[in-house]
Amino acid sequence: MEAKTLNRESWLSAAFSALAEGGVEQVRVELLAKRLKVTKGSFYWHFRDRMELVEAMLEGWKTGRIEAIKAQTRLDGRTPAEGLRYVLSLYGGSNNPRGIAIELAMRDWARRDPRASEIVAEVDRERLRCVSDLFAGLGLDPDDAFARAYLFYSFIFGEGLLARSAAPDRFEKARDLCGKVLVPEGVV
Amino acid sequence: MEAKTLNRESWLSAAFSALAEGGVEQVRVELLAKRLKVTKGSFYWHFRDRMELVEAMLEGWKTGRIEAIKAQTRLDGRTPAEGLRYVLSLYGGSNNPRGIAIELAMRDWARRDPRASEIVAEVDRERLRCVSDLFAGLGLDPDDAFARAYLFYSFIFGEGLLARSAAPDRFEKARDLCGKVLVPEGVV
DNA sequence: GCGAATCGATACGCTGCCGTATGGTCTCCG
DNA sequence: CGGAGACCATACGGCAGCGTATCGATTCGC
Repeated sequence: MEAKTLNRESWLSAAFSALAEGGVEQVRVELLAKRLKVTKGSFYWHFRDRMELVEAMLEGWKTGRIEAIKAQTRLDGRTPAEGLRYVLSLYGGSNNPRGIAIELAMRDWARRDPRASEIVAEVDRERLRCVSDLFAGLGLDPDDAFARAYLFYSFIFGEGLLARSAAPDRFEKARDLCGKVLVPEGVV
Repeated sequence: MEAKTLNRESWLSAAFSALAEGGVEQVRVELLAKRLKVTKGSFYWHFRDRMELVEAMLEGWKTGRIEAIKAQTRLDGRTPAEGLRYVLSLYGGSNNPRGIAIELAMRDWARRDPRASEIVAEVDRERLRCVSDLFAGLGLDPDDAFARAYLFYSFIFGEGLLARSAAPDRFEKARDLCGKVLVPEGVV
């Protein structure tokens, strides 16, 4: 397990951790080096410069997320409604805090970097398409399905932004009720 | 209009602009000084250090936002539903991009700074309370009203995060449909 | 009109980060 | 065994940002 020598993946993994914790600004080669207990001599062996690392992060995130959403919305025996609730459970709640953190950091990054913005747009397009299909499977016409998907994803990301101050049971209950509104039972 | 001498407000205003454009990391005294066409000698006259500026930003934002939400949800003759649609129109859409940008930057900041997190939590608490009241005015019981407010605000902030790639009319239509789902017509 | 307060310029030291250059230490292979 | 290549350490130059110190310049009270 403990490889005695680092590779590109080691640096990428550390970079995503730094991204999750502190945003793009915190993925700095000397900080990553300290975290990996090496010096930056190692980094500049595996990468040409910081730019190359950052670009690799974008590409890796994009392909990973697109694969993920496709797998998550592929209903093998599940009903569309079950599929939607499943996706909601993956992102929502306090499961997968790292995933949420990366997601939010990525979007904050995209707000100022056109390259990141482009990547996020591609991923979002794919996600909206996949989730729209699930809603369409519920019997909604295309426009309604898309609107539902739009609401669905806005809620998921927005939830990560909302400060959850105390009263966790209250938010828990609210989240459940939101789920019922987001993926309607008695369609159409 | 053009004051020949700067004051704390001038620096705060510039700081919020920098925050909106590039996040907290971009509110740096030398950058602000360049923007204000002065040197940082001026800054250190009005503020003890960068920390004091940042603290002033937090306080100013907090009181300003709390006042704003109270005013925006005070229905003078409006029905609760109208009030909700009004609030939605204020944040949603592409009106007020600066406000949205500050909002998102603030939340990204809150993700790593406990002080900012606390401030955002206070503002969110107040907002959820105000909007919950509007939903309650629609005839919903407290739990449902809170859940609706939770959904409402999650959507508003999440919408700002979602990449809007081309096809603006499609998103426009989706947003309208979302509005109908968020603030129900035929209650309860 | 003059001293004092207000406001800002200039110049300095320090730190953290990027990127380069060069050398050292393993390991593998012939 | 010995050379080559993979991997990392060390050391350096450069830049940007923070904060301090000191010195104008303008304005206001008296």
